[in-house]
Amino acid sequence: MTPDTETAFFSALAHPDRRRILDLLRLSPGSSVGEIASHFDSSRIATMKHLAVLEDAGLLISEKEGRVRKHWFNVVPIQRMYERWTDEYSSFWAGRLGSIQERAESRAAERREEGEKRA
Amino acid sequence: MTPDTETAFFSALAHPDRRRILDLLRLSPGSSVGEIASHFDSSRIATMKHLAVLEDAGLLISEKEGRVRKHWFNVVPIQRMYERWTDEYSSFWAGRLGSIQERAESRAAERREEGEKRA
DNA sequence: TCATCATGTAACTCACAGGTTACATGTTAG
DNA sequence: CTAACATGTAACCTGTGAGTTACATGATGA
Repeated sequence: MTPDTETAFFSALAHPDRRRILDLLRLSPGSSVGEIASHFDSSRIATMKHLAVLEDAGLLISEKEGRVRKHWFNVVPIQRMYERWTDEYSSFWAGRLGSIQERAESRAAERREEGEKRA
Repeated sequence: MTPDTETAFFSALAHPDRRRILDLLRLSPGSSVGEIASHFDSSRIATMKHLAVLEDAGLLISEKEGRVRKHWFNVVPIQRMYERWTDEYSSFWAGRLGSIQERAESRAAERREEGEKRA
């Protein structure tokens, strides 16, 4: 997971139209450029650029069939990013996901943070 | 979770220096502006702008004590974003780790090579 | 007190993201 | 065969993200 990979990932998701494209592909896998572009006010070329950004970040996969290019959402980068952030920041996550044992640890962590704040 | 909130969140994490600032705050809670800025080659003002972006996105909390402003990492936005994405995309999370990933890289790689040729 | 220190603000430059229009290329239906 | 169609590329414009230098403000230690 290089810094460039992470930057591409977050930059791609930083634009609302690009997040919406992923939503559209989740609901309608295999959509064409034209179908996706029809959901936006901006031009088809703008949509194509968004698709390129998403594909560079690995967030979607495309394949050309005849004169039509079809697109699919790819969950792998999100999964990887989830694992990276939950791993490195696990000390902040403990107890925030449901289990009783972890929640006890969480309160202790919060107290520690408060203590550090006052110090 | 408004679109603006999500955009601020991902935009904030889209810069490697800002992600590094969060790492620094995780390891050294309560760091000052100067302490954080000392880890980067760019100017202190650049760091201050990064801190402002992170604070606007809710990713850090700061408090001024005397002439020093102290900073803490805030996990809440990451937690919320995790819940939003894993919930809405959960149906894609199972059994997709094999064949898709390699294909995802190819077109993006082609575009990168084209760009390098032109450069 | 006052010189130094830490932070904050202002004003500017530069690169590039994100949009546009115009045109090119390849595919398919009639 | 060719006209309509779907996508791709080129060239350009504009706003803003991200950096800089210069200066201002408020706190603190000697």
